[in-house]
Amino acid sequence: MMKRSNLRSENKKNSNLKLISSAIKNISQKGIKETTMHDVSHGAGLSQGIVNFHFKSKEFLLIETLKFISNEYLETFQRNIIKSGSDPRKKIISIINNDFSKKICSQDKMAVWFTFFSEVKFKPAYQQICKERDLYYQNITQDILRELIIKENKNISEKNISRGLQALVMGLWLDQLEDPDTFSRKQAKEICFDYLKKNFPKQFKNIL
Amino acid sequence: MMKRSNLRSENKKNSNLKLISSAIKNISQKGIKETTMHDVSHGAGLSQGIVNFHFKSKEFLLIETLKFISNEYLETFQRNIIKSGSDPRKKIISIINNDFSKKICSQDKMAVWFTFFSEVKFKPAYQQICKERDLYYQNITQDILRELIIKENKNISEKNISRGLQALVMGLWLDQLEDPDTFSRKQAKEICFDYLKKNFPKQFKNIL
DNA sequence: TATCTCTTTGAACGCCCATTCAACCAAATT
DNA sequence: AATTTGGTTGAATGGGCGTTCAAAGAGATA
Repeated sequence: MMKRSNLRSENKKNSNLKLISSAIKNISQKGIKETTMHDVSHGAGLSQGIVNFHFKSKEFLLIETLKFISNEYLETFQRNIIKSGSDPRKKIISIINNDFSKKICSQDKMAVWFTFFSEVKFKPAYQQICKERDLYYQNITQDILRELIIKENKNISEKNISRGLQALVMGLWLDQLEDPDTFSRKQAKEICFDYLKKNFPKQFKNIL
Repeated sequence: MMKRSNLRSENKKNSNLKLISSAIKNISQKGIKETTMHDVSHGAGLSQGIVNFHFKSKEFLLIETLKFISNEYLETFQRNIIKSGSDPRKKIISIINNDFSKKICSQDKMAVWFTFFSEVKFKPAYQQICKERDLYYQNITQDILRELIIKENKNISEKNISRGLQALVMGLWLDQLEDPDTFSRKQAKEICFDYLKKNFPKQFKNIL
């Protein structure tokens, strides 16, 4: 195994990161198409041709940017679930708290997220990344909901609930984009918790 | 009042409509930025410079296109509510049926809708159109929900319910975009009706 | 220190596309 | 029939932007 030289590979990683950060910032302010290579490279304190050197093309920079955001989401998602132990109630609450945390549910992140989202239909590469993230979220959420349904001992459709909850979260995220003034993260959480309370009255009556 | 000449103004209206239709079709397949003026004009059976003649610029064509879709939605929305009389239960059911009707909730329409939506943050003109539509929807829905809350005679937050329902609808629309294969309009309706049933058990128990 | 390799620079290139406009055509008006 | 008004055409224009690349700079290697 060759030992990687230090300064250089660090600098390279650094540049990559700076470029992706700059891309996120620019995209959140202007959208994908009006973000130019010049914007990205200069926003990162570097010069014109550099993106093509590191990422080959604008398209690949965008793909890496989407991956970055997706991973960032999944990491805090996972970490929060692990932290909340084995109680399915606590797990689902931590998911919602995470979805509407300051870090995840910021205007910038949401703007970038939905900007990519709107291109999913035309770009297979984007679709794959988004679908993977969604599947992960869905599987875990569905498992938790299954536990809750069993404990609640009521006839509830697992698929409908999990799809509904995910749609609710997405819809509220969108809300924040379209209407940042009247949106509040607190209200969004309330709405989601209410959804749980109504579906699992026994388990959440005294908790939320 | 001068009487408008017939053939000419008809043709003009026709051309405008053909251009907007072509824009919708192209946008639903490729997105806004990769839809060129050439695509639009030739898709309408006309030639290059025509869009600039009728709409002044690409940007104005897009604004008119968004208005067109927004109006189309609002028209069927209104018509359905009027048809369903004065029973708030019937009214809210008709709203959901409309939201997930074949005409409104088609892949193409949703694709166009969210393509514009993702630009709302950067384009004040788009924002205004979307916000107007939303406000209209919100006000009417909120009134209906208020009636239901009073009849249900339970302590329910009007704002949370109406925001939640709207978010749920939006989220399900998005679902169809991202995952058209597993999405079904029937399931989407079920999920929404379930939301109502859980919040207004007395009134919807025997109806849905 | 000298050489080699990797990274950065920024001017130059070329494509794509919205817009313009002179010429043309068809409908209305006289 | 002659003239005016309004709609359509499509080649030409020009600007913006992604990409290329020769030259230079900076780290590693010997």
